[in-house]
Amino acid sequence: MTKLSELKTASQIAAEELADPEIRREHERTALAHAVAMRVIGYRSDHGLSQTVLARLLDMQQPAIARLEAGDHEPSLATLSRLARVLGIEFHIDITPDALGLRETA
Amino acid sequence: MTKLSELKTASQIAAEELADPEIRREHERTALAHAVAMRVIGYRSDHGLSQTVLARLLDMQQPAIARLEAGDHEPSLATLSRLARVLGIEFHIDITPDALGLRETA
DNA sequence: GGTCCTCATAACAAGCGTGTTATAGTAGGA
DNA sequence: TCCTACTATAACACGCTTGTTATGAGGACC
Repeated sequence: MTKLSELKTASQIAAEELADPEIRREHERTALAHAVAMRVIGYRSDHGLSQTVLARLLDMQQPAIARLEAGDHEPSLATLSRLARVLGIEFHIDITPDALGLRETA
Repeated sequence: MTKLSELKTASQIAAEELADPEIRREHERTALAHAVAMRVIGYRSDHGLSQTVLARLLDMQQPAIARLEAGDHEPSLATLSRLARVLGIEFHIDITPDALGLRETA
C-alpha cells in the first residue's frame, strides 16, 4: 500500500504537469485555441450566422470554421489577422516568461 | 511620355501596396520577424553571447539563431514562448482589423 | 601559415496549420 | 417520409516554420 502522505493532491499534480515543458506547451496551445474558438462562436451567435455563411465572409470553407471552433489547433497569426480584419475584432497576445495568454479586447 | 500628373509619389505607391492583401500580408510577416530579430540580437549583444552559446541556452542549434536574427521567417508562437521563458523577455502582439504589430515590452 | 571562433547559408526531413473535398449525423419543415 | 440546412469529422495535399547537419567565409591570435 501507498502511504497517505505520499499521495498527491490534484493541485500538486497540476503544478507538476505545468512544470513539465511538454505538458505546459500543450496546455498553452489549447488554451489559446480555446479562447479563439469561443470568440468565433460568440461572434457567430451574436450575428446569427451559420458556419457556412461565416466561412464565405472569411473566404474559407465551412469545415475550416468548424475546426476553428473545435479549438484543437493553435491558429496561426495569419488566421488571427484574417479574423480581426473581417470580423472587426482584436486579439492581444501576451507572451511572458511565465505564460502565453490571450487578453480580452480593450 | 507620361504626363507628370500621372506619376505616383512613393507614399501613394506604398499605400496601394498596403491595400493589396498579398503585399500587406508579406509586410506584416517580415515586420514582426524583423522586430523579433532585433530583440534577439539586442539580447545577445547586451549579454555578450555568441550565437552558439545562446543556442545552447535555448536548446537550439546555432543556425536556428542565425535564422531568427535574419528575420526572414515569422516565428511561431511556440518559438516566441521559448524566447520569453529562457531570456526573461516579453512579447505583446496586437492583432487589430488594421494591422498586426509587436508592441514594446512594458 | 595554421588554428580557433564567429556567423551565414544551403539542403533535407519532420511537424503543424491550413485548403479542400467528401461524407456522416442531427434537427426542422413541407 | 422526404428534403433541406447545419455541424462535425475524416482524408489528403500544400505551405511554412523548425530541427539538423554540413559547409563556407571572415577575423583574431599564435
